[in-house]
Amino acid sequence: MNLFADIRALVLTNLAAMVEAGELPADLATQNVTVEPPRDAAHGDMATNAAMVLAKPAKMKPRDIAEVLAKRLAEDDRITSAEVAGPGFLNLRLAPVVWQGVVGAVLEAGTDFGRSDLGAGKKVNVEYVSANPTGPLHVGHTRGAVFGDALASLLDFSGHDVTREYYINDGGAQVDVLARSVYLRYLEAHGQEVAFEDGTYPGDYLIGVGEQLKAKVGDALVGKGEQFWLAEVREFATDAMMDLIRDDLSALGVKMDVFYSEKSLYGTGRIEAALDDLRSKGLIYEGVLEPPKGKKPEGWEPREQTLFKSTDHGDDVDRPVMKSDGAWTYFAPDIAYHYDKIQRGFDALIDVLGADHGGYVKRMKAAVSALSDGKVPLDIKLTQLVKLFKDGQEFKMSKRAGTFVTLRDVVDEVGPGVTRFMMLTRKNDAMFDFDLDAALEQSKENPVFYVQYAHARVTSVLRKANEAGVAVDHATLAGADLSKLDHEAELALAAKLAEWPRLVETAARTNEPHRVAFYLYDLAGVFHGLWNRGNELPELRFLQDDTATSQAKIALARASAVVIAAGLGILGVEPAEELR
RNA sequence: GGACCAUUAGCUCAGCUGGAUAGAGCGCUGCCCUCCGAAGGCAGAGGCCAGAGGUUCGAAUCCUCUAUGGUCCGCCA
Repeated sequence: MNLFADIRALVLTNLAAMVEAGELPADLATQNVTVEPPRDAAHGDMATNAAMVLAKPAKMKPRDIAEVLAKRLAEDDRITSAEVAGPGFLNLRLAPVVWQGVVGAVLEAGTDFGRSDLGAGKKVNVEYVSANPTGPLHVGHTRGAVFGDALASLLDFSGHDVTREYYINDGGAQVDVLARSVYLRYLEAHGQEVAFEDGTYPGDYLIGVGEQLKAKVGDALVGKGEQFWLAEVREFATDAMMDLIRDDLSALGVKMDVFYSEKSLYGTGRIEAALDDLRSKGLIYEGVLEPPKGKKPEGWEPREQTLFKSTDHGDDVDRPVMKSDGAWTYFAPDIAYHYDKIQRGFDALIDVLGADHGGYVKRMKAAVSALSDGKVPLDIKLTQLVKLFKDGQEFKMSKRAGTFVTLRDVVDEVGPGVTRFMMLTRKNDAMFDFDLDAALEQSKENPVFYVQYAHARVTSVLRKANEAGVAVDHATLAGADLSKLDHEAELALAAKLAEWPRLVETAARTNEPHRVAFYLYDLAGVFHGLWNRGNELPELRFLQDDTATSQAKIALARASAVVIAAGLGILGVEPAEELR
């Protein structure tokens, strides 16, 4: 149920009736007609721009159209008043029974309230995290993980068939570096003195891996040349790193459907197949790139390479897929990987990447556009940097990794729920200063607490009602006489709940899960507002002398908790039953 | 030199893809807690939506240019 969609349908029906009655010309385009909550509540419950949108094509004055439409709409039981305002807005006030009905609908649907079929079962692949398997996840990955996971849940909630996927970059030079680093730790485990030079990973997290390797192979690899051990150690080390990463993800509550290995693209003809596809479209050629202007890279010299003609699909320059020495660039397996996603039948692809991959967006979109003949849209969401603050200072050091703050550091500080919620209190493409102390504070300043507190208050009301002998089981509340909810403050809370389905659709359409977090904060604010007014107006308290009245009010509270739980569910946060 | 992102109240940020008098939290000012639902509440001040053009009934939102900040730009992934 989506109240705004219902009322919009009502508006469209009446517009059609006006055409029928000769009050409007036929064949008017109505797709721009909207029904939305007005910014200023004084304007009413809902507003439609229908008259203004149609005025020009109908060659009529907006206010004239609005007058007629108002008269017709007012005949519907759900509408108590329809007033023309401003340049031609039509402000609608809805009957209390409509808002009361929202409460009933929430209780009936439970946390499925707001689920929509917007996605129509479309298969969407959301790729996120995809950190190199060379160490533990750090803060930047954490933001990507939270964002991607919440986005996936949001799309699922809005009717998409979602696959959560992690691309393991286990095919490039960085895993050789990893293997060499682990080998050094392995020698160390055998009591040798080793030096970590530039180009190796010195982090402590590899010590254990070196010891495990020793436990597995003994001294079989000691003193051998790289050609004897590189492949074996590489596999051992990347497996160990992926275990580490999986543990990190699960500490955050992220669960992937698919882990896709880059390595599996090599030697299997899949890269070649993807490039053949592009070649057959005339998009692969041998050529020489111009040097970047302004700044001349040192030692730049013109070189012939195999290039993808990405400029045909909106990129600024063509991109190399093969280096001059005949090896693939990193771009080639990425093309093959996305080719594979397309062949797996996804209707839409989403990549969640760190902002440092910004330069990569156009070429990847170009590749997907070319490979799918423009049929599969690829949306790339970039997550900006996160700066952590603790005790008023930037929080930089990690006990584990030595050089960067890990996901574990953050989760250990504030817990997975707070981490997830806080990471979504900012748009993905805005930088984020994350204050760890503020995230644990119990005040209105802290959005996580504020939302959780609202949920906990409802739990507390239910408990108190039980103690007072008022039945508040699900069936009783669902059958409560909601017409007793007649105060403006109560109806306002119900109206806020009515926005939830609409918000889900907007957030899903824009791939912006942060909107859910902001909505929850808003909703909690309205709930707390009602609660607080109970201080001065005893009739607004949830527990009343009259059982039926209590049950109606508690139904409203319960409905609020249900929507909060649904929203937190999308964000991957457990709702709190009580706060201590 | 170019690409992408950002720029909204003193500070940190939203702004529902073009709607009415631009919102929230913090901070600031004033009022309110013997007790009954104050881990607070109510009210107020505070804005050239970075700047300049354009598009139209209507722009913080779309287009162009400029400024500032960030990220990136073959032989790393």
